[in-house]
Amino acid sequence: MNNDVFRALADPTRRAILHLLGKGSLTAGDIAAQFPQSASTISGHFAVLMNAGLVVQERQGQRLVYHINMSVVEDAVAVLLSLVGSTNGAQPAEAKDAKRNDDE
Amino acid sequence: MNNDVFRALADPTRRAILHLLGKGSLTAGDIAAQFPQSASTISGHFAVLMNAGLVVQERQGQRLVYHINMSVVEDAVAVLLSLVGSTNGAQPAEAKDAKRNDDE
DNA sequence: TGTATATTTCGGTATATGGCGAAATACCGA
DNA sequence: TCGGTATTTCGCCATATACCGAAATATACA
Repeated sequence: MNNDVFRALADPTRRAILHLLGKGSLTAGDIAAQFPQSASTISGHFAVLMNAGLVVQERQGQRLVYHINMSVVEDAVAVLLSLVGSTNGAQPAEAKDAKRNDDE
Repeated sequence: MNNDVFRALADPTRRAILHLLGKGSLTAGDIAAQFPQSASTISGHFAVLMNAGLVVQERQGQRLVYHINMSVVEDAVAVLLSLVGSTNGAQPAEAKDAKRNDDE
């Protein structure tokens, strides 16, 4: 389900990986080199991203090249927009400047 | 940060809550009534959604009415789109019909 | 075939998460 | 102020997740 997609997107390292791949495909090693975690940990993140369909891997000799699968990201966007979809502006006055612990 | 937003979105129950709120604001009780989990569990989900800024609560007498905060959902959409942003179509041939364990 | 390189898989650990019921809190109406 | 309704907060437990280093696998090349 697309639940796997949202779960995959929940981790900041995985979003960072997607961000890199959004700029161009890269090998597992090149990606891993940009993060403080061990290669095995990053490999685990690849597995989650693959399982969600967010990335695709392609072997090039000794190395594995990862590519982003844009359509799946776009599907997630569509789901989010559909949440908001049915117009409901009925926010109370306080909602304008509502407490956004968000930025912590 | 917006990490809280993506984590909040990772849970299917919370997305379902947002889906309901997208159609109109509801009281905590009315929402809880639509899920199999206990009221306290659903309340926990509200706390996560609030902390992410995805919803806002307003007291109306004995009850708490929850409202969706559309702008935060839209911010998340923007982040996702920015991941894909920088055009990179360089998918290998196999990517077309790539294995999407997604739909399990 | 044997060695080096790239990457994943495995086993383990610590922490986070989602679930529950019971108790606490907030508000209403008598 | 007291009892009732609505909702959250508080332990508590089970499972999931992120992380690591070591071992296994895959490919290249001499």
